[in-house]
Amino acid sequence: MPELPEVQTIIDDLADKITGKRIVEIDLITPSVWRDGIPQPELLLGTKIKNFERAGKHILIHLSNKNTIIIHLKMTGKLTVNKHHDPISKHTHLVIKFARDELRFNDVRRFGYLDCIESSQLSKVEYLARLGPDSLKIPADEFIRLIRSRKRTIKSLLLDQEVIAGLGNIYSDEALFAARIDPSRSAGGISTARLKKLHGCILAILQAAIKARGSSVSNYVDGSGKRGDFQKYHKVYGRSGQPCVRCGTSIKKRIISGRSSHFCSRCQR
DNA sequence: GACAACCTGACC
DNA sequence: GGTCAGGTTGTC
Repeated sequence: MPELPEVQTIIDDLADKITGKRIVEIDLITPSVWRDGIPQPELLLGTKIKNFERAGKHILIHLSNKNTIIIHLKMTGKLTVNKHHDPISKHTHLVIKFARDELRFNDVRRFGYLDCIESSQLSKVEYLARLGPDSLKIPADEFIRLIRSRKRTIKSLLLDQEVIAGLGNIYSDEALFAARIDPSRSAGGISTARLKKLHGCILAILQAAIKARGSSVSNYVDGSGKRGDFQKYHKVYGRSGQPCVRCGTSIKKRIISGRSSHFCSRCQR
């Protein structure tokens, strides 16, 4: 999926393109994309797009009628703004139409979902309430406190959205490389100084990735349907077998915490 | 912590 | 044919 930088890029694009627009029609092609059932059409029709918010990797679209659409793109979900006459793709599941253009939800693997609830009830949405602090906003001392003296591998903690929200497989691997930490290390054995460094690396990489409009490894595109550029700057993700940019050692790939992890066995300890 | 499940498509 | 994929959840 889109991780934090990709979700942020999409949100910024959508905010530019459709804020203030009135929903005039909805084309629900795949009803099952609504996680908890199809919302009453009158909940959406005639209302305006008020503003956008990101909660970890979730996208929140606040509507002027005090309802909020929550979207999770999972692995292959896309949200794009299209002209009415743009050809519809095989995997477009929902189209929210405005007078002059439309928002399309597309998802090849159909892992992604949407939800619609009253904005005042957002704090009661369990999967949002469980999210840890945002990885772009968490202060260093809080990060260290959450990670320190845990037995689990550092990689699994970074991936755990209840510990810290926003990182996925790409940016966890890239941040651990930057901080020179072996992804399979138990978090408890890592020094406070090194965790502080990791915190700084996470921030720097996420910011650089947002600036580059995200990583397009395969499916990801922004709100205009364009690919991101940050994959060009990946130092370990997707580079197994290639030389480490720091020491030349061949980048390894190993399953850690159920996800393939890319790292340099010489630089990362 | 390991694994399967949810799906489709790309690639070997 | 088999393996793998920016995620998450539920089961042993």
